[in-house]
Formats: sequence, structure tokens, C-alpha cells
Amino acid sequence: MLVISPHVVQGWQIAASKGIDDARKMAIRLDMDTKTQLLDSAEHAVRARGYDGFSYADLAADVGIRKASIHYHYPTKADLGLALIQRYRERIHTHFVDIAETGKSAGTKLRAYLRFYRDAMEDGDIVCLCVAFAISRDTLAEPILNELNQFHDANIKWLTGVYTEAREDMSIANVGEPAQEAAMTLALVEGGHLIARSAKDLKRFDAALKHLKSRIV
Amino acid sequence: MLVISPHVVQGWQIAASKGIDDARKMAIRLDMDTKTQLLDSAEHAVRARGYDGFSYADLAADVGIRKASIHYHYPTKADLGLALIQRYRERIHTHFVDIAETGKSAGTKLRAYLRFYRDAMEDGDIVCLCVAFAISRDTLAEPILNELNQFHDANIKWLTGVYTEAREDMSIANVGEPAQEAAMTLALVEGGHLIARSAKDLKRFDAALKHLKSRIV
DNA sequence: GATTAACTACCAACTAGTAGGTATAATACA
DNA sequence: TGTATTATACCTACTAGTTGGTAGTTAATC
Repeated sequence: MLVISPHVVQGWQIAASKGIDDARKMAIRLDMDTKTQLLDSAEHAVRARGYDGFSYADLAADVGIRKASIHYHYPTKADLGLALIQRYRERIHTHFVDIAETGKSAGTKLRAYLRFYRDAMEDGDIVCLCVAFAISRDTLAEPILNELNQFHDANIKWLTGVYTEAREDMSIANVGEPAQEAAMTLALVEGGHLIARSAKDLKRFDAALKHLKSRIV
Repeated sequence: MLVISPHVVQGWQIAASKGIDDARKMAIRLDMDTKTQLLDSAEHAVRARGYDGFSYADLAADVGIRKASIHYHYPTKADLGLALIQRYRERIHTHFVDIAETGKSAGTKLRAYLRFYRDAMEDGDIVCLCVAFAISRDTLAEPILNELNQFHDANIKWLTGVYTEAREDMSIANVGEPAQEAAMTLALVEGGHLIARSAKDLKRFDAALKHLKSRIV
């Protein structure tokens, strides 16, 4: 059952719905969902230039509405920041579940994790949202900080599970303490993002991860 | 031979010099070298809040001169940024030379490198200058970007040397391709800085590096 | 007398955010 | 079914404060 409310419905879903004429369909499809468009634009901006590196004016120009109208959707920048990281965390959670459900070996799961972080960089010009947020740490509101910590904890927890599994199925070589391996892996992908971004070269990311990848049998 | 020029002389050096009366000595010592004070303050600010997270107003308040006076020493923010990263790179270069000259094993050198990056975090509230700069990458002037790349290259080169040495003296276990190990190590310390900063907890840095450290025999 | 290192007093552009208005759509009700 | 009300999603116009940066002045030192 589809409810026509642009705030929760994706463009492609609207296109598949019935009872409204084609012109209207296209109109909704074209301006899509403003709230989502704002999140998409803001996320790219933060990941490319940092939380202090983008403004409501940039956002307005990118999305095509007036600056003041953004405040209708996200009253303050902190509200927008929170929505940003909440969606980000949900997205990565979904991905974790998807990988876990494949039932493949721990090594294959780790490979999928690393590929996810690599793909997230686009052409090496954006980093993980949490890398960008970490820099602005002490200008951030408490709820955002809370989400930031939960993001890291979720990563560590998931990775610890994978390394624990790897000790049984032997799909990764020389597995040490799973929690330690997890901390190392997270630092490696986030650091990999950073040095790849510095040089604007994805090969740096690959170089940083090659050693770990070679341990996957 | 000491030359009394506040631009290049440290406070403790002036205190040890002769030929100027005590009152003057103290005066120079107290307001130290404004240019250096500005660099120190700016470096801490960038590493704590990012390049876009501090202003000339913050700096002026911290150092105790007026905002406009900063422009006398560093005409533009880009000039200040460049001075910042140049000094940073020189400092780390000196440290590399110091470690190399000890003539100790490759493992001991790597341990010194890791300790240097750990100490640089203070209580987990500042990151490597280049981590902060990487985020603001596309708002940075060309010469700063150049320094940023040179910083990374210097790290990779030095670490590659250490790992090459380690293959001979066997002071690090299971050494793979030195250049790859170097890329991994740099990503690890920079990523370690980030996740430690996110949680404001140095233990995260230690956790991330424990696996690598355990390979040092 | 020139240089150094500071100052006061600006400026234009930009920052997040507010006030109040408008057109359109959804809903409530006679 | 037609009409009034309310909600949505934008708009123009504005504000107070901040940003990096400039112009011109002053006092002390080489």
C-alpha cells in the first residue's frame, strides 16, 4: 500500500504508484523529496569539505530552493547534522545485516566490508562521514556526538564478530584478539580514506589495505 | 653563537644568552616570539577543530594581540596555513633523522615512530595536522596541498626504509612488501588518531596499534 | 630616518537564523 | 457537494554576529 507523501516516498516508488496523472508524476519525480535532496547534498558536502566547510547557502544553491526554506525542513544546522549521521548509521547497519545474511565465510564478509568502504569514497574525493565529523568534534551538539560513538561501536562490534568467526572457519590468517583486530581494521579503513583523500588517489587506499587483504585466504 | 632575534630564537635560548639585562630578558621571555606564539596557537586550533574551525579572532584572543595585528605576521590565512605545515613537516623530518641516527633495530625505530604519533595526540583531543588539513583539502591553496603530499611521501619513504631494514635484522615479524607495510602503518596511525579523537580516548589508539606492535620482536 | 610590531577603525561578504507573507494541497464540516 | 480551515512547502526581506582582510596611525627600537 503506497501513501503519496513526498517526505517518506522515494522517486521511483512514486513513479510506480497509481491514481495520479503522468505530468504530476513527473513533477514529483523531478523535484523528488526536498528533505532527502537536502540530506544527500549536505552529506556530500560534509564528506568533501567537513562540517564547518559548507553552509546553508551552498546547500540552497545545490538543491535549488532558497536558503530560508532549508530551515523549514531542518530548523538548525545541528538538526541537519543529526539527521545526517542517523541516516548514515542506519544505512551502514543495513549493509552489515546484508553481508552477515550471505552466510559466507568470515574472510568473504571482511572483503565485502572493505569493498563497501572503498566504494564509499567515490573517486577519492569524499571520506567517511564520521571522519569529517571527528575533526569538528568539539563544535558538535551532544546528540551528534552520541551517534558518532554508536557508529564506531557498531563497526567494532560487527568486525569483532567477523574475526571471532574467522578463528573457527580459518578464512583469515593469523587472527589475533578479535577486538584488537577489529580496532585495527576500523583505523585502517578510516586512515585509508584520509590518505587517499589527501592525494586524491584511490590507489593509496588500496596500498594501505593490501596487507590485510592478503591475510584473507 | 646566539643572535637575539625573536623570530628564530626560543624563549629558553634567550634566557641563556648574555649581554642584555634581566628585565629585558624576562620581557622577551614572557611575550616570547609573537610569530611562534601565533603558529603554536594556530596549530593547536587546527588540530583540535580543523582548518575551517578556527578564526583570526580566536587566535588574537589566545595570543593576546589584536586581530588585525596577525595580518602583519601572516598576511592571509593561506600564508599562516603554509607556515604551519612547513614547520610541521620540518619537525617530523628532524624526528625521523633523530630516530634513524640511534642505530637501533628497525623494530625499535618503528616503536619510536608509533610513540611519536601517540604522544602527538596529547590527551586524545588533537589529531595530526595533516589529518585536519586533508578534510579541508579542496579549500586549500596549492602550496599547502603540495606540502601535504610531501608530508605523506616523507612518512612513506621513511617507513619503507624501516621495513626494508626489518627484513634484514628480523626485528619485525612477517614483513611483507616494505612499501605496502609503510602505507598500512601510516593509515593505521592517522586512522588511530581519528577514532581516538572521536571517543576522546587514547586507549582506542592503543587498541588499533596493538596488533602491529605485537609483530615487533 | 627607517624598520618593526603593534594599534584603532573600518569594510564587504558571509554566517545561521527569524519574521511574516503566499500559493497550493489536504482535511473538516454544513 | 461546495466551502471554510488547516497544513505544507516554499518565498522575500531582514537581523545580529562573524569572517578574512585593509587603511592609516603610533610608539619603540635599530
